[in-house]
This record gives sequence, structure tokens and C-alpha cells, in this order.
Amino acid sequence: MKLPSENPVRVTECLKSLGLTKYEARVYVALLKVASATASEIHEISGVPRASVYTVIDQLLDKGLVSVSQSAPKRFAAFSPEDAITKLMDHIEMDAKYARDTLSLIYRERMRPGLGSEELIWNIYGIETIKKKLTDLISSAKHRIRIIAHPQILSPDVKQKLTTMADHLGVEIITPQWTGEIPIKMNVYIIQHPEIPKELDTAKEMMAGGVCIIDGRCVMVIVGVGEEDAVALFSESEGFVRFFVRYYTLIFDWAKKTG
Amino acid sequence: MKLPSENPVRVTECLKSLGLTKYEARVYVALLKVASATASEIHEISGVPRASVYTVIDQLLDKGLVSVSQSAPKRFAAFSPEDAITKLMDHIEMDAKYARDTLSLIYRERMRPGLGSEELIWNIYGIETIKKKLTDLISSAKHRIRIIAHPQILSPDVKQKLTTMADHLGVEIITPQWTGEIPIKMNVYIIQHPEIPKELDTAKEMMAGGVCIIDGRCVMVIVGVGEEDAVALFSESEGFVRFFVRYYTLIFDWAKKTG
DNA sequence: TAAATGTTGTTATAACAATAACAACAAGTG
DNA sequence: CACTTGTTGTTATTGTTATAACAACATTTA
Repeated sequence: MKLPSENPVRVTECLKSLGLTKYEARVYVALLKVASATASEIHEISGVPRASVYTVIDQLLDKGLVSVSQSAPKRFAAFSPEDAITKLMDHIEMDAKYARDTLSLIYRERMRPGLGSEELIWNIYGIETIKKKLTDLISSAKHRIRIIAHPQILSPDVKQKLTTMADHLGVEIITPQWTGEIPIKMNVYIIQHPEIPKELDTAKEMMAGGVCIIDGRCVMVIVGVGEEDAVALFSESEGFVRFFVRYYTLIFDWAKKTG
Repeated sequence: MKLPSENPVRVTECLKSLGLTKYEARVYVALLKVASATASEIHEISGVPRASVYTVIDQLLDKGLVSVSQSAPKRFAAFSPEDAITKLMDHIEMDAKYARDTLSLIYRERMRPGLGSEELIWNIYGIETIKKKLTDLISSAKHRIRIIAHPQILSPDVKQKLTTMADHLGVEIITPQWTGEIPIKMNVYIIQHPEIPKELDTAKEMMAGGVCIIDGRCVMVIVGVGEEDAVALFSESEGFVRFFVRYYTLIFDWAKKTG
């Protein structure tokens, strides 16, 4: 298989996630390199077995990615990548729309919004999912937002949402670092090297991520913030919330005393 | 499997084309119906074997579509369809972008643009592909566009493109029907019930679709126009073009005579 | 020219990989 | 004890990949 120096495996994998099989992807890519080709030539360029090329071409014809000339021997040609990718994506987007519409109906009909039972503690994995959830939580606040946060957690989206919310409810943030201007209506406490009181030693690693308390109603605790190990806990459980409100209050008082 | 009355198979198929397996789709849909559920409850709602639910949930966790509470027994909950579908689509769109960029480089490096050898006659399948190709051809005209077309072929896109091109080159259209206003610079000949001269009887079915001649350089002949049997022929072959230029001229002269 | 060789298109079979489906077991709970 | 939970392993199914075989036709060779 003679593909150029861009990563052939990666482009094949990408085409696979657009709905092509490995052979379809390889044949399509091979045809992009030439004006037209016979099945044997496609076999030589792509490495797909010659006898299989015919079946694969039929599939690509069905998908509208290639065209055939009924010459002897038959010759085949690819439509442009722009057209082909657009065509594949249009189909996927239609499926996505149907799924979204149908599933949203189901989701709205269920008993209760949110993550479920109040007494449970939920694990949320993945830094993007965590940030998304955090932004959603901030948006849902009605009275007060209290945050202890490592700067990595304070993404532009999160900061922007906090700034917006600070216009009509209390927002307090304790962080070792804040880049940019502090919005007028927000209370930001910057602590460069927070020393945690000894009695809270067991919660020391909590400072690596953050604690976000919304309305004294729910809490999100961000424990790991790496790309692969990003984990957050979320709960509406009274006990859980109480623990972290106390924790926050302690840190907050201590932060006010030291700076 | 107790899914509601929307087509459960269809939504599962749509989720599969977004990258989920059948079991993943079923579990995710099941979780959308409840605030949270244990593995046994998921099994009862979705029909996925209880022992398999655990593996499937792990996969959905990796994909960020669900969340877990480490209670006893564990409970699981779904993120909203909007978030989930967006997440899946973002990933697919990244793949599409990479594929598009990479393949476009390849495509531009090949020897010759277009559908290939001039002497070949290319089959193009699918009404949307045909319309797209037709629009592209119209765009590529340099001197003159001559069309015999059934109204079904004259989609808004095609008409718009023709109107644009008519501003700086000759556009002639013979059609049994034209909806809307005829653009000033375009020559449109409307023939309500075209009677084809006897000697052209063999080409009678050609009138069902159309013939588009670009610059006397290439021709596209649309033969079938149904959703399933839409086929067009395209060629830059001199002989092919000559035949259809003659055919067009005959029809054109005859159309001018009969009004 | 006939025979040998090569090419094309089609069909069938085998192998492989991923998913679906099922079975079994240990530990914990009521 | 029966039931539930979580885990692991095996089997069955399906779709894709890979290979083999053959007939018909085209080209080359002797």
C-alpha cells in the first residue's frame, strides 16, 4: 500500500468513524490519487485484494463517493473529498438530529431532572465533561456561589459564566491565582501558597482541583485534573454539602485572616 | 425491551451511526427514562443482559455519556441527550475535518482534475449527486450552456446558478415547464407537450431527465430521475458531445419552429 | 494459427475481529 | 437459605477482511 506521508492509519480511522469500512476507506483514498483507475490499479495502489475491489466499489457507489465508467475494463473515479465528506456528514447529522429530538422527548418525560437521587454521590469523568457540568451548575445557581479553585479549573467559559452570575447573586472565589481583571461584583481571594490547617490534612489533595458550592444545595468537588485522570464528585446529599460548606467556611475565614 | 412508541430500532440505528454499539445505545436510552438505575434495573428496562450491563456502562463512562454513583449497589445516570449527542458529534466532526484536510491535499496533488479520461463515459448515481454535479458543471462553463430539462432537474440551486451564469455567457433552456419568472438574460423555450420527430424515437426517454451541454466540451445526460433509479451519464468524449450537440440542435430548431 | 499466458469480473470460502448472548462463580445481604 | 451484585469467562453471531477458484475474454508467444 503506497500512501503518502500523512498518517495513512489515522485518515483511515477517521473515515471509519464517518461510516466507511477499512477497505472502503483505502479504496477511496487510492482513487483520490489518480484521475481514474481499473480494479487492478486500485488493488496496486491501495493493497486491497483485487477480487475484493469490485465489492468495495459497489459499496462506494451506493454511498455516492465514486463514479464508474462501463468501459472494458471498467474504470472508476472518486468524487472530491469535500463533496464526499459533506455527503457522509450530512447523513450522520440527520441521524444525530433524529436521535437528539427523540431522546430529548424521552428525557423530558422522566420523573426528575438532574443527576438523580439526592443522597447519592456521582462520579464525573473527563476534564471537558467536568467543565461542562461546572458551567451548568453555575448557571443553575439561585442565591450564592462559593468556589475554591485551582486556576486550571477556571477556564474562560467558567470565568465568563461566573462574571455573568455575579451581577445578580453572590460569587466568592478562593484561588491561588487569578489571571486578568477581577470583575467588580465578584469577591476573589487570592492565596499564593495556601497552608491548610493541620486538622484538615486529609483533605489536602482537594486543593489540586476545587470545590464549588451552589446555593448550599449541592457541591461539586474536583479531585483529579489531568487529561486522563480528571474526576469530580457531585452530590446534593445534605451530609456531603454540609461537610464541604464547613470546609469552605474554614478556608474562607482563614483566607480572610491571612490575606 | 420496553421502549416507548417512537421507533426504538431507528433511534438505536442513529446512535450506532454516531459510534455507539447496539448495547450501548440501548443502555443509554434506558437510563434516559429514569433519574438513576442499578444494573438490574437497566437490564429490565433495556433488555440488555444484566452481566453485560457493567461492561457497557464502562464503555459509556469512557464516552462521557453517563455517570456512576459508587453506592451499593452502584447506581448510574445518563447525561442529557443534548450534551451526549453534542459530545459524540464533536468527535466525529474532528475526524471529518482531519479527513477533509488530509484528503484534499492528496486530491490536489493528483494529475488532473475532473472525472478522468476524456474518452470515458461516467455513470453518476443518486439524484442529489446528480444535481450537485450539474451545478458544478454549470459553474465551470466558460462560453455557453445549453440545456434540455425536465422541470424536476431544475432545482432552485440549479436555477440560481444558471441565472448567475446567464449574466456573462449564453444560457439556453428548453423545458416543458418553467415556474417563476424567466430571468432577463436567459433564453427559455417552453414546450408543453413536446412531440419528438419519429426519427429520434429511440431517444424519447431522454426527455424524462435532461441533457446539459457545457461549452460544446462536455455533456451530462440525465436518464432516470426517481429517488432510487436516478442515473446520469457524463462525458467529455468528442463523439459523445457531438452526438448530443446534434440532438440538441435538432430539438432546438424544432422548438423554435413550433413555438 | 493455435496454444499459452494474462486480465477481468464474479462467486464462494475461510479467517478474523468485534459485538451480542449466555454461563458460572464468589461475595455480600436479608 | 435465597437472592442480588459484580466479575469473569465462554459461546454464538455478524460483518469485514482475506483468499481461492473459475469462466470468459484479451493479449502474447511460438
